[in-house]
Amino acid sequence: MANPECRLCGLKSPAAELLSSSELETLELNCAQINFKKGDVIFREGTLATNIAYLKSGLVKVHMKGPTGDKILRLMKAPTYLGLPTTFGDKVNHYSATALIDSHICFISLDTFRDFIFKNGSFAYEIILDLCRNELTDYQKYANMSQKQLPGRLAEILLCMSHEVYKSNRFELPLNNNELSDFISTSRESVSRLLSDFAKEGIISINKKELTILKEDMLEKISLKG
Amino acid sequence: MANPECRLCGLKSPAAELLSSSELETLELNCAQINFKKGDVIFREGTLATNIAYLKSGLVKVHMKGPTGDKILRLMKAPTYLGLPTTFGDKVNHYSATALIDSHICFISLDTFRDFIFKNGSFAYEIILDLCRNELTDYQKYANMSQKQLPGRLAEILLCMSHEVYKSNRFELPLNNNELSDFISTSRESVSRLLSDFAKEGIISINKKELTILKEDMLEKISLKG
DNA sequence: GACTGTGTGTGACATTTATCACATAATAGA
DNA sequence: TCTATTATGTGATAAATGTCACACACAGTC
Repeated sequence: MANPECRLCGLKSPAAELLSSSELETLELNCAQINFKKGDVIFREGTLATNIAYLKSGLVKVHMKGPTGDKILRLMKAPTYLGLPTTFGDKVNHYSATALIDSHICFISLDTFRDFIFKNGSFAYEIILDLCRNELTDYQKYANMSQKQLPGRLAEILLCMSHEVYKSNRFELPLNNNELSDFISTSRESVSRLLSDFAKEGIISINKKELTILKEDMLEKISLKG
Repeated sequence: MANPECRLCGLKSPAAELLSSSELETLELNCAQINFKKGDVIFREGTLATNIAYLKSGLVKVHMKGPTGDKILRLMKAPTYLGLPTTFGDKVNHYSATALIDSHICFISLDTFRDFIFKNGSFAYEIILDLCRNELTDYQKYANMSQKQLPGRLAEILLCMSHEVYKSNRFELPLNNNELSDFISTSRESVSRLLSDFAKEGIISINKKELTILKEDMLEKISLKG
């Protein structure tokens, strides 16, 4: 746990940018930064939701237990709030968050955060915008994922990692085959086969964990046609 | 279009209950009630999002175009806001809303609504709670739907209609087979076969559009095991 | 270096589900 | 009532995917 310096923090959320300096002081007194290592659970489904979690740096998977096993709902890239809905929506967390790489999280007192919403309209509006935008992307992803077949689903998340997360055609895969299968709701074996297929066709290449997208247009096509 | 009487309205949202009487007057001046018949589109994907839509009475499907056809994202039962996220999150609607039965919608000026968020912390907080709770149920449904096979998915939405929407074991099916297939992402034929199967096994009975759940425990079991 | 646990690759087969083709039924207009 | 349109039921088949079985690779530990 570190002593946060919220006022000077260069990684403030868009909402926090709208806080007054006295509000930032309050924040600073009601906030604790904790560092998580790869694989560490940040908050867990079924436990009490006691604090707002702000992902200052790092990469996190949000996941929940489904009927047949774990389901990865989305990846969250810093900077972003993590699971506002599970903190406000119920006393108990409905899903878990786990660090995929070393990550820095600021835990903010729920009361403090709520107070900002009540007293600072701009802050509240920014939080609402954030929740709304998240729902839009979630719905989009949901509609896509539920209608596409496996190759399309896998292609989509590879492109998503490339475009949204790493902004590069070459990146370290943050998920193993098992997690990939939890993400696109299939079996580990199918993921393994599909990645091999993509590699055989020269669409991607994999070296250990490093994945390179060689034919992005092909991947786009696979993703689109389902 | 009718002259709304927001102050006296007995169907105010939890958020609107928190408005002062002068704010309610403002609301009244910036609000119009429009009645939609079954099948009418309330707002359409790809068009400008200009107003907040509040579903005062009725039942609505929220749906968007997916890679292979329409996808029903959720049913919305009055009273509730319809598509706050698509109104705030972007200038353009990312999904559509269509009335499944005759429905009354109040359209509220976006500026007025935004003003309430800025100036009335309780109102803003209530809106945030609503968005958060919606995300929780959406995620739950997403995790379930993506891991279950067809019988489980169909059983789940029948139970959902029975428990959440109609609060009865007997109800008029608001969706035809085609729409059911859009909801659970399958083909119309599979829905038809499955409903026949359920009926043959005495789990449900269907008379025209009226569906009766005869063996709820069986349906629960099918829904759970996937 | 041997040992152990975890992750991965791949074949054979079973199951689930989509697709196509068509018959029949229900409904809304003229 | 007749007709056009839309909705539904059902068989045959093909395609996609899960499951099981097992081999192998790799990393960390002793």
